[in-house]
Amino acid sequence: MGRSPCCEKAHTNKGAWTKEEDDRLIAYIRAHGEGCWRSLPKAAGLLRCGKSCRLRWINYLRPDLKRGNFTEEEDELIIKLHSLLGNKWSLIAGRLPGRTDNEIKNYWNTHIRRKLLSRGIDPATHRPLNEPAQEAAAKTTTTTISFSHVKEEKDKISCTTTVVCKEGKNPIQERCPDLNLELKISLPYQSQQPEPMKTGARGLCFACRLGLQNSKDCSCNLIPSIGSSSSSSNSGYDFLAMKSGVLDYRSLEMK
DNA sequence: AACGGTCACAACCGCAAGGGA
DNA sequence: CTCCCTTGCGGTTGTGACCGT
Repeated sequence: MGRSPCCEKAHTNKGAWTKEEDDRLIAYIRAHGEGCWRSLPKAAGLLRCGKSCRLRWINYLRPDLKRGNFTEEEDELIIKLHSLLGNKWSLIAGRLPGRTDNEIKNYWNTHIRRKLLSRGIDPATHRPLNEPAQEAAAKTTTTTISFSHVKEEKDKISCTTTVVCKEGKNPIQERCPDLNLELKISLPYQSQQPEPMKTGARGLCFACRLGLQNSKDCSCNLIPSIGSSSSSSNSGYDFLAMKSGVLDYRSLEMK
């Protein structure tokens, strides 16, 4: 079936965007909204391909983007989500309001990878670097997390884990109500949301915002007051007790 | 000041998924 | 059911900034 080129390459600009191009794109999207990226460049008077416009808007021009350094909490959250989801940058970005998949991907490759390596952790497997691969494989139980729609709540996705033990023949399948990534379709992120990632910002602890309401990690009731330094602050939150090594998702599959 | 190496990040590319005709 | 178009994703590249020599 042959793919058509995404754009007429001979008549499109490439490389860094100019201020004028940015202004045109912003003005057009403000007037007409997002969508129909293929026809947008022509309509907006831009000599760019639709793909390029989309990228520029999503990664740089969107008004709800949170620019600036990542916080220690965001770091820890990215690490934990990456250990669960792998290189699913868009899913990880969905958990970090104001951050884009591209930004997180770049940040991972430039900062977090090094950070984990300096801690002696393999960034790909989230296991200690000195653990021999074969030994690790022998110990391994493979956990597959599959997401399926819940009939009653169509916007929510339930989670089933299948644990396959090396020595065991039969995989154990169980629902894990505590692991709720709360992936849902929602309206675009609103910029007036309160400062994210701060415990208690919306009256919810870090665990609750990850969908871990009522889990043992929920510290809503332990937080003395909003604004004070919280238990989940700089040292990072022990999401699913992964820091302590209680849970270890070696491989994950999105189905 | 000049140069080379490294880092950070914006942007590009190729592919796959999803959906409409 | 197939074809084709659009969109979105993840990996990779290009380039400017920064730093040490």
